[in-house]
Amino acid sequence: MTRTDTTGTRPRLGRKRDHARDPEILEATLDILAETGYEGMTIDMVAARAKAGKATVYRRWASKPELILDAVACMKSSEVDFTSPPSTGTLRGDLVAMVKSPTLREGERKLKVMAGIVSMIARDPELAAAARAAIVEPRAQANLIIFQRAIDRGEIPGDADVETLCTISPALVAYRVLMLGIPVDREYLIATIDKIVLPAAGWQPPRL
Amino acid sequence: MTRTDTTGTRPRLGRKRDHARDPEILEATLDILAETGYEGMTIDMVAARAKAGKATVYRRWASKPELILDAVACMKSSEVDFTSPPSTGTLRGDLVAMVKSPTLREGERKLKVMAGIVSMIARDPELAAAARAAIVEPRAQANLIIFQRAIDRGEIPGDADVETLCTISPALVAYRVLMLGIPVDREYLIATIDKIVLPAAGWQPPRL
DNA sequence: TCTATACGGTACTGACTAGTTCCGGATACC
DNA sequence: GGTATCCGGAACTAGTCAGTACCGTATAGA
Repeated sequence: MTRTDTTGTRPRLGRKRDHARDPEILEATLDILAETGYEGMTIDMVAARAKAGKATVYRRWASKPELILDAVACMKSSEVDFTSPPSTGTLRGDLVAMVKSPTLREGERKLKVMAGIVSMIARDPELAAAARAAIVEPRAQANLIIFQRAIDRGEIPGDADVETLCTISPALVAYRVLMLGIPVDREYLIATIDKIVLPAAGWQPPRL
Repeated sequence: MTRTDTTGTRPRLGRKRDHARDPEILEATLDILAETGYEGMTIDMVAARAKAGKATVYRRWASKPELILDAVACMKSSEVDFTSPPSTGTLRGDLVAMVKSPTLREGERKLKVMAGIVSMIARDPELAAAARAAIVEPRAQANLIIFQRAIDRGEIPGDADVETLCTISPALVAYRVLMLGIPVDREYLIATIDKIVLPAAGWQPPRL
């Protein structure tokens, strides 16, 4: 990524860089980012949170923007895997199965990070791309697969606007958390699925 | 508001303060806020944009946070009036009538201001309240009235989740602009009304 | 063992900014 | 006309922070 590249140079002498510190520093960066936002975050805060020296941070990333870019990009590979969303046999079952506690927690953190960098997104295309790839796209992709399966099963019309359907849930969650300041819980998400997403998709329970 | 209060003191001598400058400074503040965000904004930028001296700004507002709070709060009274939304006789007609160019432009600016202060909202309850009162609530109220009329007319079921229905459009717009970086146009909004909002509301055209 | 580099930590530099003060000129009340 | 306050503008103060340099210590290869 943007991380300072040392590979390819001559085999260096002296103590080896402890790459186990990399993810710790990146995680600390995301924590501080979520708490204080882009401008509010200082490298000293990150170093202190990661119990590292400031020089240790600058040995790996050349500047604050590069550290943040890398931290945001690394959110992409998270503990929750969105590439193979649950398959329960029904659209409603799949959507409800997406509402799990770890997914919720991770989503909330990603949203807070997003809130911290939103104002930069309009001015830094590279950061914008990283944020979308890490935060927005995984969920959208998972929803896309779920809706495509529903179309293949004949649960919803083939001409449904899947693109927009995929964004309803993430958009409502983001709006609720960032604009209204209300945390989302399982109950709200399931109510959203039943009252908004499924009706908008033109869904009928497969068996009466 | 938080503006430095000079009323109630003795009738002061000397040149009067030119209160025509107040809205100009507040507008400049909102412009800079939308362009650079909360932390990126400096009082010098605001003064330069308003063609005012920095002292002129500090004579009216005691600090940067108070200036921003006041500027955000003053967005509430905008040129577009949401208190009496259009009444066309049908739910779809009312919703479509809300999609007007001035409304769109104002909404986009408000969203950019919101993007500039989102990261502060979690840490400054007063600013959060002002932002919600100025940006979120007017639109929500207008939608609420429109949906209530639709219920009264029998266009949509009386037990519809109006609260959530009201937030669909604003949430999708915010998501599209802030997260995806795609500007909204009339076409997208009307497609959203027809494909998402009305189906979710359980709406049927009043006459076949 | 020697050397080069890593580590956590501290101190420093240069740039920037919130907020204050003062200037010369304008304006409104006495 | 005198005086107190306004105006735009510029200079100044104090504090913060990105980025650099250096400390003593730790560790890996020669």
